[in-house]
Amino acid sequence: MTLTLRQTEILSFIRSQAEDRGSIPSVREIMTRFGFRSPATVASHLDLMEKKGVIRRESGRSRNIVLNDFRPRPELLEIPLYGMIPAGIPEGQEQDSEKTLQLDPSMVRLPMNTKTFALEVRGDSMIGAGILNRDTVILEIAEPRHRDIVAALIDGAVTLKRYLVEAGRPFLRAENPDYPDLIPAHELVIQGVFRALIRTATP
Amino acid sequence: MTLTLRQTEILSFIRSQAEDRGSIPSVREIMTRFGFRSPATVASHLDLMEKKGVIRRESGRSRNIVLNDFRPRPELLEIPLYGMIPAGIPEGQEQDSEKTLQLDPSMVRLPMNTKTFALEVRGDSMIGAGILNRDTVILEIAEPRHRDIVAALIDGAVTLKRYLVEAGRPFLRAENPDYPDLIPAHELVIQGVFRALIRTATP
DNA sequence: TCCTATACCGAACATATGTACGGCATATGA
DNA sequence: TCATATGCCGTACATATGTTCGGTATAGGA
Repeated sequence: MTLTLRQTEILSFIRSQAEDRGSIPSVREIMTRFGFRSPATVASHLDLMEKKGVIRRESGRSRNIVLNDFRPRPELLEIPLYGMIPAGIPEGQEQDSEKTLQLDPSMVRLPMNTKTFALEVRGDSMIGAGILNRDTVILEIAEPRHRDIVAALIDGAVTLKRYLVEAGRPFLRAENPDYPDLIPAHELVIQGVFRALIRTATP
Repeated sequence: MTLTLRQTEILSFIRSQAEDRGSIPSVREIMTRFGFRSPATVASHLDLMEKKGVIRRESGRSRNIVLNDFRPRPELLEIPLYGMIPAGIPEGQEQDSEKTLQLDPSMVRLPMNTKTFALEVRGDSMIGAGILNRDTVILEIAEPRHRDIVAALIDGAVTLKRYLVEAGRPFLRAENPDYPDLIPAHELVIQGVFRALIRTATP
């Protein structure tokens, strides 16, 4: 039950129209696309494709071809990607940041409704936690808990640190012995809590 | 030029049909969906929505509504995700692996046509390169170059190591001082070359 | 009060569309 | 040689569909 060449061509035409225009072509549109001079030619192909189970047709409608393997557009998380912003992360503004990451929420195990943003890491203060220079980290705007990795605003710059609580007092610690190990935190501004990381090999 | 409540409802109905069924509803389908008893009701709404610029209509076709802000479905890389397979990675088989990662190729900076697969990392032999236990690595089936990180088949198990060439001889090295530092490589089977990494915080 | 916009109805019409029928040509396997 | 499948054409027809032309009703602003 494999498709012939023509049937494959027609199927991919239908699929492309559906996917990047959101509309199913009519029989005659398929006809002119392939240079046929009769709608019956298309109809016979569609008959066979329906027999082979790749499409279905709902009678009584126009443009009634249904792709059996049509996968609904995946819900993509759109995560704004900021560089390294000393001024802090804009909270709820509609400011369209330069880039956005689009990724499958199931991959980073984040629910759709969480408020997230992404930063590109500068520096090596967290190499002990496996976070390297130029990594992209995805942060959720949330309340940090003990031992979470957080993006914190310190002296007007955002840095990644581990958030620790001892004796009821929160403080930050780098994960790199070369760095000033502790950072006192009077005015501790937590921008976000580390949730995921993406690294690409630089060729 | 903001939409009224009804217009917003109609727009989102059209959008949902287009996105997760791949077909634009007809005027009369919109009519019955909202309980109207005349197609003219829908037509007048569509007229206003067209004036406000959210839709367009291509005359001379059925189901001719075009969403002006329709974004074509992003091309997603589908990367098969294997666990830790001692037997090695099946090459070109159509074996549908249990899970697949779906992600934006621009994010991992991979072209669409590259042969890739993903592995979940076990062990800590590469913590020196910032690759931790339970990370997901994306590997390309390609020829390794000096200092690439590769997935190699050693003694029937797949491990990540750095690929080094000295004096024309390739060998592998872990990035963890606790591990046997060098691994001789007579029969060196390289499964893939490290291209990207995804980590999710485990709560 | 008048004017305008929104929201709906009913009927009618031209055309876009799916489908059926009959026919022709070519390739392939029995 | 016959049967079968694929690929295509022309015509015709019922109906699905977009659109237009009158209407009615309600709410808000000038």
